[in-house]
Order: sequence, then structure tokens, then C-alpha cells
Amino acid sequence: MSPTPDPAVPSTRGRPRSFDRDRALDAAMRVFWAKGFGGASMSDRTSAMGIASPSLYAAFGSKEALFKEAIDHYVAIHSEGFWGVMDLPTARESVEGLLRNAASVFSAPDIPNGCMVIQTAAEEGDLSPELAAALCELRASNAETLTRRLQRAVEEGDVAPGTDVRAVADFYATVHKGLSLSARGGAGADELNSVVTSAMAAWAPLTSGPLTT
Amino acid sequence: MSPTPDPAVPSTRGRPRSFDRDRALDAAMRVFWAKGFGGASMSDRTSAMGIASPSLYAAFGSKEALFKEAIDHYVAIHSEGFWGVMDLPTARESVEGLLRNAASVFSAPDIPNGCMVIQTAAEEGDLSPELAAALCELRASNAETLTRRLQRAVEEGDVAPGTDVRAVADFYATVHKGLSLSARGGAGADELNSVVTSAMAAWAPLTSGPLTT
DNA sequence: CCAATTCTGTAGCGATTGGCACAGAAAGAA
DNA sequence: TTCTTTCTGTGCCAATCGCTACAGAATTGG
Repeated sequence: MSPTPDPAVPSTRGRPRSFDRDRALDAAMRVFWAKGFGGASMSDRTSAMGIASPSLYAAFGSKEALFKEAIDHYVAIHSEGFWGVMDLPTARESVEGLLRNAASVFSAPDIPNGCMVIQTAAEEGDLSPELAAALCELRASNAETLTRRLQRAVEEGDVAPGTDVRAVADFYATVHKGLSLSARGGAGADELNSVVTSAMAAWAPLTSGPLTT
Repeated sequence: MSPTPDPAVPSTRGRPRSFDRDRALDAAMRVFWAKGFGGASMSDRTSAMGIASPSLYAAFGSKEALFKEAIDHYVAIHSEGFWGVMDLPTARESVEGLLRNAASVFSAPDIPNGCMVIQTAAEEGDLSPELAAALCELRASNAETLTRRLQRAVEEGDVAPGTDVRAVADFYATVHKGLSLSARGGAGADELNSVVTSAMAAWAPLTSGPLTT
């Protein structure tokens, strides 16, 4: 009947933890972000977090649990910056803001290039099925959020009725993924922003009603 | 002074090889394609190729050498299908053909989803620097090929002068990467083709001269 | 103080990794 | 045939993987 103690909430008794759990989680996030799940080895993590493996396992449980927490931490840190633009007046500003932000963050120095959630798509083989499904859902939610924003724009008269909002959302979500991959390949902010500008050239034809190709 | 024998060219003397080297290479390519470099383990390869590890190393040298050959094999198999469209009459047909082909191939059943070359960008950590550089160059050559095709189109009057052909090429190369990632995430041919249609909506504004955003 | 509790570091677990030594089998050369 | 050459398969190597047993250090409760 003894409840399994939550490693995230140490009790007040006994020897206190000698490291900052949030700081260690942030370090682990960077390692996973830079090297992926399979590529981030034990020694990579312990050396980056500055603790020995038993402390790591006592505090986080397992490699997968740590990765899951690292993803949540990544989302918590970046979601405001990524999705705050959804409140801009027009859908066009929201979409362009999302992509400009991505172009900037994905190529920022001192942090790994690209998006942590997007990059993990390539190595689903190493992950457990449920975690892979969670990541897939997380990625799908990007297009979902875009779709909702575009639907709102249609209702507000911001975007022409008859627009295939799902198709437009899928398109810009795909560009978003491509930006992450290009950034990982070494593209700088200028090149990524040029791509964003080109992508926004499709805005007018895409949101003026049904496509007439 | 004895020249190092090329493992790809067995001599006529001695016991003959008991397996088809090309067939084994094709199997290895599929494994690397599906699971990536780091994710494809020894046993994955030997079981897929149907041979024991010493035979594998005798025929291919090392894991990295095998991977390199697998990449070359992938390129050799697909480059005709991918780049044959560059000879179509107009640049628009070439670009759309490239993307439609990608939408079809990336989501084809019975082969791993996505592009082998693009997907390996996510896990550069495991690869040796020279191999990572070779892959990066291979990916960059995609945008390069597109740029050349667009430049030709400008000279032929197919595309308006003053068009930033490099920017247009980077854009469609980014969409190409996004298609690979979306396919890996489970998107079907229909969804990918919808994205291609949206991307082609940018063609007219992008190729009518300098952008006036 | 002492007992109870919890964390830390060493040291090592079994499993798996990429890769190889070695003996034997299968071919041509003599 | 016998010799030489080359490949095949068993079995193993050191290294590393994710993970943990255990003893000692550090803290609170009594």
C-alpha cells in the first residue's frame, strides 16, 4: 500500500539532493536536443548534468522517463514563444510570425539547431511505441493549431471562405519542418528567412478561396 | 608494395563468395534507410543481409564503409527518377515533377518512408566528420541542381529575369525536406500531394521577377 | 546523543555494440 | 593429388550500453 514516491518531489527527510533538478533537466534536454534519443549516451548525460548515474536514476527514473521530461521541458520553454503569435490580428501575421520565429530560433547560436520535437522524428526506431506515438501527436498538434487559427480567420473574414484551411496548415507545417531540417544542416537565419519570404508568397493565392491551378 | 585488395572486386581465385554482394548491399541500404546509421545494429544488418559478420566485414570493410556504399547505392537507384524531371520543358514542370515524385516515393509502401539522405541529417552526431560533410554536400547539391535549372529557365525566358533563383531553389528544397519528414511521420501520398499543390501556388509570384512583399 | 531516512559515489551487473582470430570448407593452380 | 588462395561460420574480444547493489555521507526526528 506504500505509494511509489515521486522522484520529482523529494521528501524533507534524509540527505538533501546536492544538485538543482531543474538545472540538470535543462542540461539533459540540451543533450537530447543536440544528439537525439539514441545518440545521447549515459556518459553524455551524466557529464553534462554534472552528476553520477545513480543520482540521475533516483531523480528521473530511466532514460526514457528523462527524455519524456526533457521534451515536456522543451515544450514548456518554447511554446509561449512559438505559439504566442497565434494571437496576432490576422492569420497571415500569425503564420509569418511562427515561421520567422522558427527561422530565428532554429539557427540561434549557443543552442542546438532545429526543433527538438521535429528532429526526433527521424529516429523513431529507438523509442518505445507509446513515446513515439506521443511525439507524433505532439508534431501533429502543430498543424492542428495552425488549422484552428486559419479556421478562426475564415470566420472573421480574414481569409476567404472556401479556403482549404487544412491544406494551407499542412503546407506551412511542412515548411516549418523543412526549416528545422535546413537549420540542422547548417543554414543561417538569413537563408531561413529567405525561405519564409518565399513561402509567404503563396499566402495570397492560397487564401483567396479554392485553388484554381 | 602489395596493393590493398578492393573488397568490392573479389579475385577469381580461392573459395567463391556464397552471397550476392549487390543484393546484400541493397538489404543493408534498406536497414540504414529505415533505422538510420546509429540505429542499425550489427545483428540488424547481418540478419537482413543473411550473412555472418566476418563475411560482411570482408566484403564491405566497416560499418561506415558499408553505410557509405549504401548511400551511393541509394543515390544511384533514385537519382534518375528524382532528377530526370530536370529535362522537362519548363522549370515549373521540373520543380513540380520533383515534388510530385517525392510525394509518391516518400510515402510508397514496402520501402522506408522519406528520403534516406535527408533523414540522416537528424543524427549527424553518430557519423564521422568526413562522412557527415559528404552527406551535407549531397543534400546541398539538391538546391544546387534546382538553382541551375532555374537559371537555365531565366536564360530561356521561361522564368522572369530578376527572379532570385537561389531563393526559389532554397524554398522548394526546404519543402522537399519537409515532405520527407512528413512522410516519415506517417503522412500519405494524398496529404503530401496537397502540400505540393500549395507549394506550387507560390510559383507565379516567385517567378514573376523580384518579390514585392 | 542515536536512529531513521535519503542521497552520493564507487564499482560492477548483464546485455549489446563494432569488429576480429582462427579453423575449416571450397574453389583454382600445379 | 597437393598447394595456395579466399571465403564461411563459430566463438570471442574490449568497449560501451542502460542500469543498480552497496557502503558511506548528510540530513531530520526523537
